[in-house]
Amino acid sequence: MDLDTAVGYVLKRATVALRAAMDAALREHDLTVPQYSCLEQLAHQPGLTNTELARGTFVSRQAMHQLLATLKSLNLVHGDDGGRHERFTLTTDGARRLTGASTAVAAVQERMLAPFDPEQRRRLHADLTTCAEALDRR
Amino acid sequence: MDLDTAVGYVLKRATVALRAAMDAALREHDLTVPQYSCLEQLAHQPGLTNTELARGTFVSRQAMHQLLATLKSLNLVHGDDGGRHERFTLTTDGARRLTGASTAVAAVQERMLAPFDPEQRRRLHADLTTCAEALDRR
DNA sequence: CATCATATGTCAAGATGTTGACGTGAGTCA
DNA sequence: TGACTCACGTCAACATCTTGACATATGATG
Repeated sequence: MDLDTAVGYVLKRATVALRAAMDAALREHDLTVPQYSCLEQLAHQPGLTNTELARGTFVSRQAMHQLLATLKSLNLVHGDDGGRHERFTLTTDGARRLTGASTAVAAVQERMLAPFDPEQRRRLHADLTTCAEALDRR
Repeated sequence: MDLDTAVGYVLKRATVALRAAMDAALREHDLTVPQYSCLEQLAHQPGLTNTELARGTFVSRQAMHQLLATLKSLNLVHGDDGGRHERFTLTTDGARRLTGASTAVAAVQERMLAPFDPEQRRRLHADLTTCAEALDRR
């Protein structure tokens, strides 16, 4: 009934609040949230392609395309330029910028999760994953 | 440590999945998600103003402004036009459109929450609210 | 009462993301 | 091998949202 729609509502509310907090934290590092997300992915999985990064950042290929163009012009990422299917990696500048930004983001998320103990955090993580998978099915 | 960033990640993932599913469901009713959200709010609280609707829909006043202009031109909402601080209500057409859209959205969210029993749903709702409030504080 | 701060409605401009479309390379199957 | 399908990279057009700015109304403060 009303609770059903309310779950979608608070999901949106939490996401907006997290987005705003991350934006504020990353502004001091001159990074946007999608840019940070892209760098973070490349740190964990070097050699990803444009499309793979787009999937992980939840944006379109086209958006990631010009996002990568910006990051390349800033010397934060580097493409191996193997013709098509170019694979990207962090530059040393990119890795340095990421470390600062990553701790700032970690602080934001620690603030979000402060009311929860480790077990509750694991449960919340699992529940949200379950929600996403239930929607992606079919 | 990695789990902290992962909670933000799955939060985003669930939101994107929900948004896509709602978009698909609402397309058959010729409504966008912000439009539906606006109508739903007016159904629960008639007489809200532009800014109040913007807050509840998590968009800027300006975005809600032109969103309301569209809904007015479609005869789905009606403003009492009391000069400034115009207050909006649903038209009969708007109420009719909303009932169909509302059941479609309820079906989507039921699909998302299918793996959970009522108590788990309540807990998820409470946890997400806690997250948002923890971030909004300060 | 006068003044200042705050919140709102609204216009204009800019940024960012999405959809659509096209060309190309890789893998599949007859 | 050749045709077909599909995914990827990329360009252009479009839509949407945000930021900035300004005028006005509301409320608090001295």
